[in-house]
Amino acid sequence: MTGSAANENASPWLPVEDREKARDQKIEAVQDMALTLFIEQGYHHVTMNEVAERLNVTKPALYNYFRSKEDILYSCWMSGHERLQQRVGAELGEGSGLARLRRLIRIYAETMTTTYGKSLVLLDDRDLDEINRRAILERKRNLDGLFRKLIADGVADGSIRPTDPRMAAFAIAGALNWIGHWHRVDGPMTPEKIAEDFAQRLTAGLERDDG
Amino acid sequence: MTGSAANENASPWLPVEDREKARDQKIEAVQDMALTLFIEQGYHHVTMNEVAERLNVTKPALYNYFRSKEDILYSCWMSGHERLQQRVGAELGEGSGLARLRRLIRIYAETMTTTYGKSLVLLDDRDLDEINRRAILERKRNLDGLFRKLIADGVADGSIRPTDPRMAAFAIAGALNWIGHWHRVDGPMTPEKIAEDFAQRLTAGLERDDG
DNA sequence: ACTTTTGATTACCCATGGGTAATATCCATA
DNA sequence: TATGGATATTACCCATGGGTAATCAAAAGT
Repeated sequence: MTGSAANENASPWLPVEDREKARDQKIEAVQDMALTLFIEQGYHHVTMNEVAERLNVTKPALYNYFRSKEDILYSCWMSGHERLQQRVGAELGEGSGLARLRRLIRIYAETMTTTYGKSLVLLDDRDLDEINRRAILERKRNLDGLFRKLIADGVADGSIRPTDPRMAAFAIAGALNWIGHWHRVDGPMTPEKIAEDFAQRLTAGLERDDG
Repeated sequence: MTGSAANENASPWLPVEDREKARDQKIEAVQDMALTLFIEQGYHHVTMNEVAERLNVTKPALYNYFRSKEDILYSCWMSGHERLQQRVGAELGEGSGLARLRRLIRIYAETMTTTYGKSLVLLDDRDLDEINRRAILERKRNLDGLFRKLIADGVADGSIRPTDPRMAAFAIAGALNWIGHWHRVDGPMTPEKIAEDFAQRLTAGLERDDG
């Protein structure tokens, strides 16, 4: 362990990178702890003092890593979005509109069972200033656009029966986002089970009757 | 700035001469105005001063009608729930599980397009003290239970294909609750259109293939 | 008319909590 | 062992905003 740089040329001059790495780890620790508390109690009920305490430091120490509480909130949301985008980019793949939509639903549902996934739904962009808020709203729009596009593609390629992509996207995204509200880690179903169930359930009414 | 100064919340205090309104109307006016602002800006960004100002009164006047800000929040949620329950009790009617489920979806969807309906989703019960919070959580559980029961009834009477009532209820309630997030009064669809669309859409995958 | 009640106003209190200043500590480098 | 950069601590500031006390004005009862 800690063998990050257990290198052959035992040079005692490794610390510069290690320090940066340590700093990044601390940034992440602050973010993780803050997010966990935000999800549990709601942003406005979490104090910077509490975040610090839970990390065994004092409040001003946090300001070495984030400029403000709001800055943490923004980072949390963005990290959640990045993780989702990462998987979408890697796993959406090719195929019919319906096939890709099902894959998106699986990815989205699984993500919603993680703390960072929940941040996409449970954090309120109205707690951010205009600049950051706009950045998030744009990403939300893009996400909505992806749902609509896959549905429209499916209608076009015949894998999905004719339907209003806007309403279909609202219905699907709503069901998925709601996972962030009801999911508990000690619940009866694994994230994969939930994802599989929803991928079928949310597209069951969209398939063409004729095969 | 959150736009539309056009607010249908009329203030009983506007004309200083005819301050002859009933107490109940004033209570309702306070509640309506507070709720409108809560929905627009989020509970924590609304000050008692702002609520009062918008009603052409000063802050302490509000405390003639509500004991606290939290008390207003609680009343808002409860009023929303009462209106929903009212319609459910009156309009759910008889019939197969599927038929009753569709009626519930229509009622719920329409309600979600009103300010009081939105309060059920957009207000956070964690902003309440334990007593009030528990009262709300119980009502939320009952509502969830109603969805599950209608689905289970439908499976039992054969109008709905075998499915997990818990997951089906989560998916449907999620899609419905999400309306509160995306619906805008100046949107392209009337509440009735939305309700009809969702009643079909959210049950399209639940019908029996045969039949 | 006179007193009581209701409801509004002005002026204020004060707990909370985000954020900062000054300072101390640690540690690799020279 | 001295220097300097990074990071932590103690002690503090202060804007915000929910809520109250004292007071006043207009209905309403008698």
